[in-house]
Amino acid sequence: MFQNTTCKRLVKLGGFMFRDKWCNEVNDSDIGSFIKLSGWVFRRRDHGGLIFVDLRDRSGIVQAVFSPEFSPEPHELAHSIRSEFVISLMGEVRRRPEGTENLNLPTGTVEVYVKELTILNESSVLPFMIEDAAEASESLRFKYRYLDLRRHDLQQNLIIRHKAVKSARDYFDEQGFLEIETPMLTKSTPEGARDFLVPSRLNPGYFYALPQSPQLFKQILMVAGFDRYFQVVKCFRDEDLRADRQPEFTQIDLEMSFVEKIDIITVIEGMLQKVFNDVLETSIQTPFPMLSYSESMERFGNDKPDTRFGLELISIDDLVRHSSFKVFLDAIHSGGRVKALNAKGLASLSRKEIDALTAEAQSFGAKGLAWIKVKNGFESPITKFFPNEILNKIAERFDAQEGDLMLFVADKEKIVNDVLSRMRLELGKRLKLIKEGFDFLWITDFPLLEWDAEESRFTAMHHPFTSPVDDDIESLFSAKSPDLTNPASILSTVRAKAYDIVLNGYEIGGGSIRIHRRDIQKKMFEVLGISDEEANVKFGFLLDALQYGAPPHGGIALGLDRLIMLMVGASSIRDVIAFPKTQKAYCLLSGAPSPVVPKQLRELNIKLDAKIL
RNA sequence: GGGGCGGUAGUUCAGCUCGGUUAGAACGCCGGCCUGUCACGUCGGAGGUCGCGGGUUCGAUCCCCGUCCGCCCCGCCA
Repeated sequence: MFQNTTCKRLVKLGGFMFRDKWCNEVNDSDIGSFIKLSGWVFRRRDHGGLIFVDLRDRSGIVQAVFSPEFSPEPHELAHSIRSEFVISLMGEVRRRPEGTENLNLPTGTVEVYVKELTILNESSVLPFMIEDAAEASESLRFKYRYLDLRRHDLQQNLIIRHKAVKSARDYFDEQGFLEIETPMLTKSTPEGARDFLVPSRLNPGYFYALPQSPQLFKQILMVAGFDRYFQVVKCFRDEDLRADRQPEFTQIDLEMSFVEKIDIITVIEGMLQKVFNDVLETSIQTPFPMLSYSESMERFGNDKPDTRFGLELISIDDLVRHSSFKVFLDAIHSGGRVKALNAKGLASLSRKEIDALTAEAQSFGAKGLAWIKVKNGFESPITKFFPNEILNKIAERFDAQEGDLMLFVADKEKIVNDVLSRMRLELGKRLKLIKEGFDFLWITDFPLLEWDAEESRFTAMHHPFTSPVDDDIESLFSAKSPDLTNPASILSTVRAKAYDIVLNGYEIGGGSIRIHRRDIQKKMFEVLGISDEEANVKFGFLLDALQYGAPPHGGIALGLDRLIMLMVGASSIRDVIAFPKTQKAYCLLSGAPSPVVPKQLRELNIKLDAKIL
């Protein structure tokens, strides 16, 4: 399970000054021979006479025995060693006496009788224990990340990350992709996330931006004819953090020429299949299911559904019309929706528990939560507004059995979907419906544009370089200036050649076929309210490139951190990143960000606002 | 910008409702004993700015206000 190829190389080189093998490699074939080992003292069991030390390196653990009869000097010295001392030893590998084997250790049939012991370095008493089982707060773990990273679980996570990246690189290489680096010091772009800025000393008052993604460069590589590009690349977005969001994160980024959506999808499915097979020895079924954006919204209430369980949203818009329940009728009459969930078996919930659910729904934005228990008929404060016939039809549509609890939300469509999708997840967890495994799916046919009510304009749902579907190009071009400021205009109907890949309810990647025609790209900027002048200043180099024989092209980027998080079963990407930042984007290990000396600021022509000094 | 939870021994936590004697436990740490342990055992011991500042009070870990830090979430994240 550990890096055997590397271990072999270590042995092949004839060992080193400090060791012949890694700890976990010591086995029956070494019995009778003397070997050198080095590592950390994991645990010491001092019996006064015999002393046992578990010697640890990244490969694992082997038991060292200090016996006064075998060798008095190291035995004496071993009294003084403590947890996490770095030691080097030479000794004889022996089979453990019968009955003392440790079946929990791969090296549990042997032990090393120590002839010579060197303490290479001592360790202060640790702020927390290295054992996986010993819990330590995350802030302490981050401050002493080098200790945290000595833990087996975290080491495994990073080993799996390494293996996954290696597997992906091998795959892309086999498929004819070239890994090409793109600049980290690049240009700020108006759309999208907030940029991290880097002041330019040589160009006073000017700034680079760290890339949010290599988007424009990889498109230009396509124009340059590289045809198949990929990169494992750091990206930066200066937005607030979450368990699955860090300000710097890694993408597996790719772009291909002469492709349509299905080509990209096939390539990614092949890659994931190989990676899961190589790294987890798990076979995943392809092709992945595909769901349109609108169907996903209708059935799950969001565009990244966790499809490991059902509990789908059910629309009762049509049935509600026959009721006299004002809350539902008002929602429908003002263009909203009434949708619901069947919480199987939850009719046993008390009024208080239902109130708690209601409060939860309200915290997600609902005005309230209506409910009907199926319990000796229908039990609910709202049954009186519904004819019996309609109640039965509702129950039928829900496949409601005795003991079920139906939960309803009526509001604007966006709120209904938002609230119910969150309730669905919450109930899925509570009812333990979520099965183990990896459920991939594609979400396709996204709208090209999204209405931004605050700015009264359309913004790109994916990004401004995403191609509309061929059938909708005409609609895009037909849009005149009043359509640009009307959320219900023809622009809202234009679909994009965009696709997201979802795993277990997490968006792990997204991409699109790009616009390769200059006229469409210019039109796209126009509908986004980006003037010709601004487009030229911000993206002129792309527009220029598009007029010199740009091939049709498209690509995708996968969020490596999220993918690995899901592969190792972690609950935060912080557990698959060697040096993560806190929610305030602070590095507790290094202390970044930090103030700089005035000279540095002067060189950069930067003056700080008096109120922060 | 907003909502929620947390901060007490080196660590993980209890104590806080209902303010009052010496602030406890486990693990870790230190010392003694221990030759087959592997979360060794056993006997003994040390260890506290109750995050920080202010207020109320005769008296604050406990109540109030502010603030800092960490986590979860909303907004934000093309």
